[in-house]
Amino acid sequence: MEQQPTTQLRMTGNRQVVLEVLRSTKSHPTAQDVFMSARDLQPQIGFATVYRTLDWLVQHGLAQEVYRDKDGAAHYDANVARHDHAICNRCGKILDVEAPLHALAYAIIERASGFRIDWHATEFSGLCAACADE
Amino acid sequence: MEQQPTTQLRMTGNRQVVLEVLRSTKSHPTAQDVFMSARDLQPQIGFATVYRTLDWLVQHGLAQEVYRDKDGAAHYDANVARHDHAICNRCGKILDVEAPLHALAYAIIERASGFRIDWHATEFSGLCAACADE
DNA sequence: CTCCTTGCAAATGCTTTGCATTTAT
DNA sequence: ATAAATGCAAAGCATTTGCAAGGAG
Repeated sequence: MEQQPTTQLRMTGNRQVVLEVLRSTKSHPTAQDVFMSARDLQPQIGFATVYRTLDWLVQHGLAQEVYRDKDGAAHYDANVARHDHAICNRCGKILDVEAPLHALAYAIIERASGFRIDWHATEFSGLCAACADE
Repeated sequence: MEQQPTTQLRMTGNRQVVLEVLRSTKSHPTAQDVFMSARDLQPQIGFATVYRTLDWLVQHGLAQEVYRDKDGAAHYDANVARHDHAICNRCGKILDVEAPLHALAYAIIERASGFRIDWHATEFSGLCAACADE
């Protein structure tokens, strides 16, 4: 008999809180950001748990790591669909955008390099609307 | 009288060595990689100097930081032209590619978001030819 | 001579890990 | 009951910084 895959998904209180924090924002928080928000709902939570939980969420397809900033801090997103980001050089804000990179591009690059592509992410940089206005 | 900008460019021995190391490879080395190669040519060089020099090269348009890996380590490239990368999920190799993202895309995204784009980089992931063959 | 660069070591910041305890199923 | 999750503190890396000494112009 096969083991039910759902048996593997232990959705504990901490995990619910972390996922809830991640789903309640579009700001692409770092692990530290998530930790601080999670602590408001779950005061005894430790930061190691947040790191482990974020890894777990990524491993189980409930979140993705979308960006690493200049400090090397990873930024997370509960939106697991493939999409791209525009990062403001002044304020650091991360906007979701969709780069119109045609699927044909995969074939072109694969033929030229032999690389088998299964994912891509485009990162735009410049100034967000608010910073460009100043 | 204006100060000549060339006066600012002190190309010291260390800087020449670091730039030479960077220009002699297409492997997109980390700062630690550059440090180890540089030490072969310049035994007394310290790693802090390599970090400072890489920053300096980037600041002066002689190199760019192209990628941050899972460990948060920055990878550098002496090729300062805009180009994209394909990173193998198995061996970690970084290939140069050119994503055919049309300039029109900038206008579309700028109109939709108000973001003023001045750069972009696309990161592909999957398997390189060697790893895909196994 | 003066400012910039360098080497060393210590400090920093993000993240991971060991271990004993608690918790979900 | 049993295997996994948690909290805490300590350890790990990549990177940065303070400072005194060395080097370029």
